[in-house]
Amino acid sequence: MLIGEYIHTIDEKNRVSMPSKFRKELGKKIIITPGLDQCLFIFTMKEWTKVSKRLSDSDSDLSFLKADKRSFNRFMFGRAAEVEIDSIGRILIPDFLKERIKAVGRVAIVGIQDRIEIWNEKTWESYKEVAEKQADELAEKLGNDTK
Amino acid sequence: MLIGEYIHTIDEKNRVSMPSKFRKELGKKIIITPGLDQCLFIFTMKEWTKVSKRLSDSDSDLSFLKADKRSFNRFMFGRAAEVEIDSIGRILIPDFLKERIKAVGRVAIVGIQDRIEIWNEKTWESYKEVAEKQADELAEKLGNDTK
DNA sequence: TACGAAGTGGGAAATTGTGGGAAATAATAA
DNA sequence: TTATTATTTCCCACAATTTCCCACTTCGTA
Repeated sequence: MLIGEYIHTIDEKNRVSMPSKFRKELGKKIIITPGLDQCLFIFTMKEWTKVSKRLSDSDSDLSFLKADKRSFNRFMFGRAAEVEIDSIGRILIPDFLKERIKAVGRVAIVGIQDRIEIWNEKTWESYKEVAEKQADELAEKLGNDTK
Repeated sequence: MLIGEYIHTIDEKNRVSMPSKFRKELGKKIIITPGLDQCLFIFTMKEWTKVSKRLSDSDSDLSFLKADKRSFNRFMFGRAAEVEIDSIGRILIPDFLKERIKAVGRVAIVGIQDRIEIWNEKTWESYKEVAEKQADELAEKLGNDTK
């Protein structure tokens, strides 16, 4: 399971090294997509298959005939990237995704069960501050939601 | 799988290079057709076979009136072109398709699972802005679905 | 202290995207 | 028809980026 928070560097070549604790579970290739709240999601290939299958509702070969499917798929697939993990555990963040979260210098890499999130460090810090305050209510709410 | 977004140039000879990540999957020939929503669709030959079979299938569950179906098929088939990929990965956009999406200068090349879309860069940007508004709900759904 | 693992940086080589010229083909005019 | 011009195809060249590899540094541990 992917858990924990790490602060790493994104260098001038857009490389970020994955925390060593994550590497085994990640495998050789991962999928990176825009996520919620100014971050990026990283999925293992296995997880991605699950998620995309569930969400894209593999209707038929002609899903492009439906307007809502088109816009959904454009968002889902058009803005994702398949990325290899290099020999020493680093990934390359595509430009269009890097810009999206304004990643410069340091980024937060956060394991959340089956996925990883990448944040601009500052954004992550302020997000945490807010979340911290709401943690109790949030936990309460989540507790209720699971039943 | 064809995923991700790339911004390339369409030159004075109407040439556009396919992102190298797509080349293997595309093979040597592709089909390019007018697409829906101000873009062009590119299919692999394999995918095109599937699509065209489904479109021409008289028993298909498409809820088209006959007249609608005829005109849609004219649109899809009548204006499709088989295009070769040259030795360094470029394709030639036929004039009538180029004009259709008003491609000048820079174009967006977007991988969407089994097809590629080509957009005028500006049009793509504004399309994305709109989609962005729905992004949070979408990501929310994504997050929840990953358990 | 020595060692190995992890994170970071950078140089060299290979690849990719782009532009442009020459050859081949098509179109037009004389 | 031939001569001339335009268009398309093919090939090469360049620059920028990406990829690959090696090395340094830091940190924890034996």
